[in-house]
Amino acid sequence: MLDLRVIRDDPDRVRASQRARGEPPEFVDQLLSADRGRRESLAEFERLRAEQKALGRQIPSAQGDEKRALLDKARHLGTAVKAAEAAADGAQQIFDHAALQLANVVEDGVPAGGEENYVVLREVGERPDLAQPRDHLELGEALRAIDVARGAKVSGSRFYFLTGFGAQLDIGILSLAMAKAISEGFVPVIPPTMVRPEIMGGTGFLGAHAEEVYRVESDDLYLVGTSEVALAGYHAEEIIDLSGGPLRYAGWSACYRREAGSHGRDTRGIIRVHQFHKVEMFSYCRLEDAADEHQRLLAWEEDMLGALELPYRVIDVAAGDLGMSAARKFDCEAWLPSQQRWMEVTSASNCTTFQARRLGVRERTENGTRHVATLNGTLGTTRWIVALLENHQQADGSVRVPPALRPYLGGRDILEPVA
RNA sequence: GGAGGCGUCGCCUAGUCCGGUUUAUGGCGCCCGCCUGCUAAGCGGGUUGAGGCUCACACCUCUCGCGGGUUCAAAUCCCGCCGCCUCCGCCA
Repeated sequence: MLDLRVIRDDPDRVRASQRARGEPPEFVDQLLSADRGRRESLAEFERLRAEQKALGRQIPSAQGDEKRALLDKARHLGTAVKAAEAAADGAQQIFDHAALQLANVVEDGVPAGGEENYVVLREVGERPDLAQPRDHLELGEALRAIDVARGAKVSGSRFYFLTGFGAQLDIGILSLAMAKAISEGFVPVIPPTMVRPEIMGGTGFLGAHAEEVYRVESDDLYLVGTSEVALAGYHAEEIIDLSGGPLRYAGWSACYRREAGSHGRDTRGIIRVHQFHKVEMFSYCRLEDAADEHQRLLAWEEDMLGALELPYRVIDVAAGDLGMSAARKFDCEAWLPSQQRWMEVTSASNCTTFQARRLGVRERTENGTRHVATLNGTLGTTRWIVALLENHQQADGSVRVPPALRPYLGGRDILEPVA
């Protein structure tokens, strides 16, 4: 949800943002119109209600004819109040509907256009020089680390077993990420992975991405696609204290995605799966600090990629590919030797006050309260195994382990195929 | 799954049986002022949040876990739901 004042003060900026995203600019005018309607009907209701209350104070002390006359008047007023209240509720609903369909206003500098219109900010690390690169599944199967056949047998396509080195790599990457987060001052969190509808909606995932989300119908809960959801909901409806700087949480969780719109895409291996693990950074900070915090999240992601010695590039995601909540998004993409392309491994979003508005997360100021900014970024996922295996593979099918991960693999510096 | 208890403006708390003089009581904490060698005490005032209208002050509406209902009028009566606690049952 957007700040109404921003829309009232500068509707052209919001229209421009909508255009950059490829969303209808008319939404802005629908919202402004709904806002006027809401205020008018609310004013009428409040006027009648005040009249009713004043009348109600006279009734207890009145006697006889006077009392009967007052009661008669009060009955008519009561009917009018009910009607006005219903009208106000209706106008509010129209307003809420209009407000919820507007995406966040993009930050200045975000590239316009769709998925293909990203801007590459930098490229870091050496791409491996491999004559015949094996892909991650071939490597993973030889190492007895990844088993997609049995995953499919037990749970269907896009499910997998991680065994042996595979399980150790997953735990190792996540543990390293968690250690990194803790050393940077994040509070480590194991959050729930099933959440209520209002939390899922509050984070902006029930809009265009509703089809991506698993719903447990029998209990009206949603499975989260990222711990961002639970971490954003953590302080929902709260007034938090940011006087000591941003509140930072690092969530470790399973993540669930239906991948409904991606049939036929990344079907091989574990690049695109229904269930994986992720360590996610989440920050609550003041709006004026959000852009700086965004850069910090990105820097910590790059530290992790550096520790795993992965070649990557950083892209500034274009407006049309931001998702509803983000005002700006930086993705890190690791090199994928088998496909000679880049693959998203992290995503850092600045959601400004968009999520906080929907979830009611505020801070106290001298003049009341105001909504805070929320940001999130990936510090490690199961998918990183893909980049790790492929980039560190050697000609004989073994895989070199970067020093940072060795403690999690029994000190091994090389993973050898199992005969 | 069954039985019972609880949910009031930071914390505690009065009010709910029996609807209206409640503009939700009092205490603690906190903020401002007075007093004062300093501090404490004392005195006075303020202190939920959201929205509307305002240059601003003021004022108005909503908010007693949430949502409905009854009524001229609901913290209070009725229905549904949610959360927490205790006990019982069942089960990983």
